[in-house]
Parts: sequence; C-alpha cells; structure tokens
Amino acid sequence: MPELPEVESVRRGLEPLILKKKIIRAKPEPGKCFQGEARDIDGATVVGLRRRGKALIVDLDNRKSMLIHLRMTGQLIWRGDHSNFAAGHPSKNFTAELPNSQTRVEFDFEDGKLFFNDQRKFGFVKVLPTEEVEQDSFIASLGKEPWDMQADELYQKCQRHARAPIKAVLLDQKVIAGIGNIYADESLFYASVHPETRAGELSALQVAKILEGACKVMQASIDSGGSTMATYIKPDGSTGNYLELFAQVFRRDGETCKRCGTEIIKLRVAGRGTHICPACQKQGSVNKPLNQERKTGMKSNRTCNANTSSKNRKQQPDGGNSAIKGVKSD
DNA sequence: CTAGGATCCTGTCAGC
DNA sequence: TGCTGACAGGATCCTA
Repeated sequence: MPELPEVESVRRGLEPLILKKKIIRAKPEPGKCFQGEARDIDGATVVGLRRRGKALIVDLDNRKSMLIHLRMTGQLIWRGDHSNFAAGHPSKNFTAELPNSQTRVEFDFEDGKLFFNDQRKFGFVKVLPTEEVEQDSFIASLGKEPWDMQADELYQKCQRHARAPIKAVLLDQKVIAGIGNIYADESLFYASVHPETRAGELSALQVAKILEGACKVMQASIDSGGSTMATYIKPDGSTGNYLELFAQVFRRDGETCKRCGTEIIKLRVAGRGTHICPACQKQGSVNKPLNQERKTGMKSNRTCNANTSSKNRKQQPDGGNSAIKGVKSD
C-alpha cells in the first residue's frame, strides 16, 4: 500500500528516467482510472516530478499536469530500452509482461514505456492544467508533510479531534499528509502509544514522540528505497517483503516484539487492521503519563521506551537477522 | 462540526 | 476440488 515513502521512491526513481522525455502517446483503459483528456498528454514533454502527501504530480511542458494517486494497489513501472524500474504496491507486476489485465494507463515514450498498473482500480491519473493542481480538492485539503509540521501544531490538531482514536487522526490526510496504515502503526509503536488512545488524552510529549516516529520511520523507508523492485525482488530472484527492512509491528502479528519479546497482536482500530505490542503500547497508560513514571520508576512498559536517544537504535536490522521469517528461501 | 461506517474494486486465502 | 465469504485499506461519501 503505497504511502508517502513509496510515492517518494517512485518520484526519485522515475525522475532520471522520464524527466525531459517526450510522451509520444498515452493509452488509457476506459474507466475511472483516467480522468481528463489523453490528447493533452500526447506529444508533451515531462518538465518536473513533484510529490504532495501520497500524490505524485508530473508537470508537462504544455501547462498541463498529471496528478497520479496510487491509492492501495497502484504501481508505476518503467520498461526502457536501457533500464527498468518499478515501485508502488509490491507485486508480480514488477517483473510480469506488460501491459496486462491490471494495466490502466500506458505511456509510450521515445525510449521506453511507463505503465500505470492498479489491481483494484482505486488509483487514478488525472490530467489538469498545471495552475489548477494546487486547487484540486485533494491537494488543497492536505495537511503538512510530517517534517514540515511542528509538534505543538499536531498537538493542537489532536485536541480538535479529541475523541477520535489517535490512529484515525494520523490517517486523516487533512491533519497530516502521507501517513497510511503501515506508518501509523509503526509511529505509534515508536512512541509506545496504544492506537485506540483518544487523541485528546495524549500529552504534548507523546504527540511529539509520535511525530518524531513518523519522520524517522518514513525517512528510513525512503532511504532504503520504499517498496521498489529493488527491495521486493531479492538478488537471488526470490520475492521478499520490503517491510522486513523496517517494520517493527506491521504485519508481524504472531511474531515477537523486537524490543521486549512479547507477541505482537492484531486488532481493529478505526476500521483498519492494526498491529501493536500489547506490552509496549498499553492502553490507558497515557492517562497518567509523567507522575506515574516518576513514582514507579522503570515499569515494564517503560523499558520498551529505551530508544529515546537514537544512539542505540540501529537503522536497519538487516544482515540475515531473525526478521526474515516467513519468506521462503528455497 | 465530528466520528464512524459503508463504499469503491479485484485478487487471495481460509473454511466448509 | 470447488465454492463462498472475509479481508486487504486510501479516500470519499453518507449518516447520526
């Protein structure tokens, strides 16, 4: 499920491949996945690739732009004469023969083809005048990028959504842009906050910690390439899960917490599958944050908090570690 | 106004 | 083996 780091990986990966290149022809499949006029793209040259939240914006030299949203299962796959690149929702399409049944738009360039694939048709490519991109209803309503947001600003927004579970607030793109289900879970684990905690009950310190977690986890994911072909297809040709590179809780239910060894569990919060360490993220522990800590000293859930200073926190637990669990290596 | 549920869509997988 | 239903979850729409 492409979130901010995945879209940023798409942007960075595609930029050297299609910037200043001419789109000879756009071939959209009929349906909602393509909005606007394909002929506005034909013959245009790409002059910029931008990202806002989870949206990718491709600017063309004819004052038109393409607003691309991958939603849940979208992918952008480049097949060039001299290069290949794929990113977005990891799937067999990264290496499959294209176009296929999931191809929604095909862009013919002079030296390659770009495929917009989307299994579930939730994503879209929208062609509109460049000057109208900022006024697009989705773009205009987006909150700030995590790294542009101050902790107290997020705290104020939490107060505004005081009765909503913090996870729902984090997923709200109007509050903060780019966080999806994966990074919401990871950020909350980082901050040792239970996802069902009402946003208004969080201390300013906890909100700051959540924001710090979001920035760190997403940055680490961007640095490792997000869900690109390179992270999905292992060097030996087998398919792995890019989440293994950084996920502490997401989709790790049944496995043990890397901090305390407790079994990760899955629950449903805000209508989403949600993964937590029940020991590190205790519900209600937020109601008495500081004074209880001071009184009782190191409680069990406090030990999980040990990585306040990122010093002892290794970026990537790679190197043939135990994180590689269900992946068949045969 | 907010919170929460249904909706869109298709492929996968568990269970019968 | 083959069918059915639950599930995946980003954003929007609708309801209370």
